[in-house]
Amino acid sequence: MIPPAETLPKDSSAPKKGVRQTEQRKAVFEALMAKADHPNAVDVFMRVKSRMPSISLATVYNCLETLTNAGLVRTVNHDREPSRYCANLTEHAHLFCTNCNSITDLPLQNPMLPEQVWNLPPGITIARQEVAFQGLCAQCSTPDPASGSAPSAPLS
Amino acid sequence: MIPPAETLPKDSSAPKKGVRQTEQRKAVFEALMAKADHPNAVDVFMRVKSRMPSISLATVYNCLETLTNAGLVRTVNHDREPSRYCANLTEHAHLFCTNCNSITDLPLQNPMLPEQVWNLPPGITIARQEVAFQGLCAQCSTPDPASGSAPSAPLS
DNA sequence: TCCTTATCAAGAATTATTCCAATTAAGGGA
DNA sequence: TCCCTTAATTGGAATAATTCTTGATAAGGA
Repeated sequence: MIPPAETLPKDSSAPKKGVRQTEQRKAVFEALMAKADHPNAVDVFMRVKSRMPSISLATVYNCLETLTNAGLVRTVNHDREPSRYCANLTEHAHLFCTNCNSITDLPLQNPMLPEQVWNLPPGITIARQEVAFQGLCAQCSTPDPASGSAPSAPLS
Repeated sequence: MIPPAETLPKDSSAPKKGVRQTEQRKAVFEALMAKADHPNAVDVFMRVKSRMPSISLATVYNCLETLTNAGLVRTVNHDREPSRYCANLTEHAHLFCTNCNSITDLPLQNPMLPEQVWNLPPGITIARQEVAFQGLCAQCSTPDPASGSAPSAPLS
């Protein structure tokens, strides 16, 4: 369920009455909530389409943008790969696994201001911070011996 | 001048003899060294073309990729904007100014270890860390009163 | 219920980047 | 120095993620 409009963050560019609740938006949002695996737009499209066959990819893009603008969804970009989406709104960093291409959310230990963590030059204004790691997720770091194989070659 | 091959980081996928020194690669590298303003591929193309009119955009892309693979250049991505390039190899974060679209390098003089700031689950392997901020650069944070105007509207 | 207006769907368009094939040139060896 | 092998360069075509366009549809307030 998409949170009601009154609870949404407001800004001058947002529609006065909040996000209009359409079946498509609900389905897209629920698809993101159902599996927190950072799907891209096509992934979301396929998941939603299995339940709502008439939905179009353009609509999925529209819904994802609307939800992102409303602050309900985060867009996650890595290099020039297709954007991926995440309904985890808590402050967290991302680990991009170079082996299996997964994204892991890494929660912040204790809320800290950027100025406390980084040695920032004076005079700048920081609105948002984004931290990304590259490496191996837990699964790829310690492959299951029973599976009989080392991590496969990284996706290039 | 591109550093000689012997000084380049080596890895199994790199050509044995290092990076072949072509006029185009030198020109692209020098364009990046000349102005540390994080140009994108088309910016670099235009700068180099003014001096070497025969160069093609495809070659600029090739050179940028070669230099990046050789570890001489860093690729900087922000959302889905065109990739930008940076010859500053010191460890630093980036500030993306939402007003003037500039990128500022922020040296991380006392970077905290990821484990101190992030709640890292056991078993993962971290190879690289990337920190990005969004906000206002020093110029846009404190506009020159003589210029007679507040920061203009952010590029959408 | 009706009306206004935002949203949807399908396909076309856009754009950053990569691919392709023919030509050119780097740089090691004779 | 000249030659030869091999990789790099070019220009144009191709690709792919995303956005745009237009007419049809539906949300939600009156």
